[in-house]
Amino acid sequence: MEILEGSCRFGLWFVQVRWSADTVHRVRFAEVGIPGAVPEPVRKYCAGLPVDLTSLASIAAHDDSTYGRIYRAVRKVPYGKTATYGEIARDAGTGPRVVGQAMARNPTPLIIPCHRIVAAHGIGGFSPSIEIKEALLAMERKNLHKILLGKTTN
DNA sequence: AACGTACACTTAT
DNA sequence: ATAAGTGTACGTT
Repeated sequence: MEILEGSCRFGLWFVQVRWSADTVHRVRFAEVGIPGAVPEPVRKYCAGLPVDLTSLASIAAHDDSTYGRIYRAVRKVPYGKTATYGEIARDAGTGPRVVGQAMARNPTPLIIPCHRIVAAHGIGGFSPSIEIKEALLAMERKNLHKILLGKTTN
């Protein structure tokens, strides 16, 4: 299967994506873009639409390694919600610090929504910049509110 | 193959 | 606020 690549914007950042068909191999936040398109759901998500990215597969979420289990647990956290490192650790049968390491090495952020994993008493980390995590969480939170308001006020 | 160190944490003082 | 506990991974012997 042919490997494709491209980028789109998320705020000040570019989101570079390498993928083939419906499997994403790499996602990274960068200060520069690369030519080419990104998968439709990623484009919409970055544009601020409340898109569920579980329709895309991540290359990293399939094997039955510790990281594989962690990544699958992380993918269960829905749009607009968060879980703690400890919760993910319990789900995956490992320890919280391992979850931190797995998040730091996550090859496909967004597809594996590591930004939704926060510390028990704080936001936790994010590379290359914590601002991205804050922005992603703020965006999802805002969209959830919109959806809820739409349901209850009309 | 063992060892030391580093962690995007957590829980108990 | 601080320290002790924690599980895993990774580089270096």
